[in-house]
Amino acid sequence: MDSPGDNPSARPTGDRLSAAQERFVATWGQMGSTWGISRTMAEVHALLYITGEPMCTDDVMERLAISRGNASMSIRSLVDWGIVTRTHKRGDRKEYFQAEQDVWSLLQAIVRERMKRELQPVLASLYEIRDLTASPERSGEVQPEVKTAAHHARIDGMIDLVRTLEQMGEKLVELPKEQLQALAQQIAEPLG
Amino acid sequence: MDSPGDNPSARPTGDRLSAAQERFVATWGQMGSTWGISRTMAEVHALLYITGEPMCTDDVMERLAISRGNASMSIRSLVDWGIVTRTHKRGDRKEYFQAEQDVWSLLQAIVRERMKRELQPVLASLYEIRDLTASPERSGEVQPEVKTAAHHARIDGMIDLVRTLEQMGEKLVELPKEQLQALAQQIAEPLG
DNA sequence: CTGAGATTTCAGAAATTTCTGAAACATCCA
DNA sequence: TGGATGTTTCAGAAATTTCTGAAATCTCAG
Repeated sequence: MDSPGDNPSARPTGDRLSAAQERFVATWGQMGSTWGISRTMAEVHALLYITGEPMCTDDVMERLAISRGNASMSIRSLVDWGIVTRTHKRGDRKEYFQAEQDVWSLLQAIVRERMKRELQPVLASLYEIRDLTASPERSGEVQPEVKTAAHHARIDGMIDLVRTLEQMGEKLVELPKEQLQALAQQIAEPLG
Repeated sequence: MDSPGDNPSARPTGDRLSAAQERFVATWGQMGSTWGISRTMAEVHALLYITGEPMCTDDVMERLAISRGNASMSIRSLVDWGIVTRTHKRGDRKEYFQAEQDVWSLLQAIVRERMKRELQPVLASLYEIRDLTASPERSGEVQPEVKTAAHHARIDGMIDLVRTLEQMGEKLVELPKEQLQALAQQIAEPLG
């Protein structure tokens, strides 16, 4: 019996360690959902992170009480994000999954992906929007030129902002993680 | 006629400036929704930002084709976030709303609020979770001590991460905005 | 006070997101 | 090759979020 992964971390055992894990999973899931990540996906990540050891799909299903489909999709997303990796156990055909344990690597992966998915497309759109009112076609134009100029200034402001964020993110991602923590401290500490 | 705010920016006029505004609103709304902000709230903000001038609730309703209730709630949220301010027109009992036009102030306000709402509570929970397995109660404990130690190390890692993010955010928020852009550049540019 | 205009609130409706479960698919071994 | 085990997919169901519209509340001028 005890089929899934024969993994002692797979089931909550009612002790205080398990209670703490459960609370962590809930907290992380809650946070994820306020940042636009599906609650379950964040919970799966939290579970893999906090148990520390590889778990198979059935372990995750059982522990979080979710369906196979949901577990499969969530895990695949986490793998796509690069914060969970597939592993195997010898003599076991099942796939096991393991969360990145270094929080700085985690941060880098998250920043990398969110930039790619959510910042770069916005920047591209902003450039397109600016081109929409580029400059020619000034015959019978309805809006006075000053309005267009002010509009351009606003778009440029946003472009500045997004581009700066992107550059900061890039820096964060490129930096080897030993230096990352140092940079973080440097930014966080000196006043200005 | 032309009741609402007698505001020429209130209605799309079919020219290319309006087209560009519309695209901007859509882009911003899309981005907001992927970052856990309601699409409409982000759209209202985008509209107020890109038109630059104060608009009343009816203007917003008409321009975005949304209900009074929705407009009212969205605007109030933006005011609560501190990125939209109430203004008045003399001889007009209606309230008008205006978006912060400086993108660095905008960034500061957003960071300030997200930290308060989404980061600080998480940090508080993480501390609580750590205390859950503090150390006494070592009689008939189910889990071996090494497991608890490893668990603590993981929680501490997350606390480190979240605390660093919080400190970085605080710095960003405290910094006068002239220095902010400079800091952003400094982080973005030098390699390391 | 009174009432016209402006704003807020919130119960239910609509839209969107997320989840389930079973079928299709893949892989490995005998 | 057949079938046992494991994984993915996806149409519909369920849950959650967001929106509407009308009633309640507020505000101010007369």
